[in-house]
Amino acid sequence: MASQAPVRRRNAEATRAAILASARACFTRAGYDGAGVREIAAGAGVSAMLVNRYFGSKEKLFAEVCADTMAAPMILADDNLAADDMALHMAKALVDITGKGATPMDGFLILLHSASSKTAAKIGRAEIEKHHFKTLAGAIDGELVPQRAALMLGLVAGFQVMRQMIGLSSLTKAKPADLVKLLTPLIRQLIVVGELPKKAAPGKTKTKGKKP
Amino acid sequence: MASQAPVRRRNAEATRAAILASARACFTRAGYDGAGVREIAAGAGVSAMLVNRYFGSKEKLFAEVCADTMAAPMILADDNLAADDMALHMAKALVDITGKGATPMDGFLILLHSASSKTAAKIGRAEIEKHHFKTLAGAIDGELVPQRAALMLGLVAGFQVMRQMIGLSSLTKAKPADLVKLLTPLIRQLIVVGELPKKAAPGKTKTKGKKP
DNA sequence: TTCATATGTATACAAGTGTATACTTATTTC
DNA sequence: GAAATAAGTATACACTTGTATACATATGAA
Repeated sequence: MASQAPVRRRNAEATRAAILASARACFTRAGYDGAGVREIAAGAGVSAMLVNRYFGSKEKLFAEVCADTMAAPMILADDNLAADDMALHMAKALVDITGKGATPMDGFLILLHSASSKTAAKIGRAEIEKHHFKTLAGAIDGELVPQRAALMLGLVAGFQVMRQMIGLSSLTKAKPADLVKLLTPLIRQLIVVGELPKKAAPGKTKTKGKKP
Repeated sequence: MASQAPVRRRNAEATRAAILASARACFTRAGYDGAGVREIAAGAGVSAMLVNRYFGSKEKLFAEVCADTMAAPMILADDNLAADDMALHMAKALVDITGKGATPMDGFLILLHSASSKTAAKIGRAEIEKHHFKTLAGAIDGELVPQRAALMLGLVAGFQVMRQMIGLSSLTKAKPADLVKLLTPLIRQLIVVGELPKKAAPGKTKTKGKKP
């Protein structure tokens, strides 16, 4: 049955996809500079030159991986939801995704790992401003929307950097619930912005208070 | 006068400092992997091998640069200050330092640019947990102090990533005052933590509200 | 002066990088 | 079946990387 489509050992579409997948994994782990073309090729079970035959160059390959990853459904985009629920939802998703067992396949990590390379940063910026940014900015309203959206991206990025890249133990070993508890009001703050605490009642919010 | 200390063309201390300075600049700009030993040496006006003679290896050089930079007076450490003032102070400093004309000499940037390298990340984590982290954690109190300190570092890191590395236009072109306005309550939130908004009055904090 | 030591350089090497050129082999079309 | 083309590989090149070895020169003490 179905002898018409045997095994087909040479399949352009499949190998292209395999290269893309391998590239994504490699870039996520090591960044643009850190991942070698040969390594990517090996991961896809092909020769190194095939990568360039399919994608032209390493740079173009990275651009495509970037575009693909960024286009994926963003964790954060969840419009028409109460601000508190939205914040909680986002915090949970973020903590979950950056967790230990979780697939480190988040597109953001690629960007962060590659941000030190000039070419990669340029590509990343273009993609981020095209995809994530718009969906995120569309989910909030009020004043300074672009800045708030950018800050939210920064918040996510910084959390990922410290938890997944640097690996600060306070974040890797923390109880997820605690992280969610701390992250939620931060995200909420960026969503609602509304009434910025003008000054807060004085004498009520001091720190240690060991002024000499 | 002072003919006792002529020009002294061979000065170990001076060249050591020059190498360190050049290394710091190079690492800040290109990260651990991106900066080459020859480039660092050229920046200090010496031969490449001298770098290794002074510091043993590139890795050890990076460790020393890291330690030096992290030990510098942290922007954030400013104890016994009202929480609001402290938050405002930190926000201003952060926006200022990551601004355009500002010297991009912040130690944090080195870490961020190098975080994709495994060895560099390890060194960076050690340093960050030794210096910054303690001063920062010492400035706040309450529950979950380590986690809150780490989140604060993440907030700073994320902001730097988006503004200086990726270069999101919403952040590079924004009015500094606006950024300060948005950052301050975020930082404050991590300082005081106090009364986490349990749920906030429902129906009052909705976003667009275009539920079908 | 003379020699030991501190300071610095030149050369070279083995490994790794991205990619261009030339070649092989499978699949399809006539 | 034979020719054309799609799919994939092998080799090589020019370059960069970190660093080991061997050499050169300045400084300071005897």
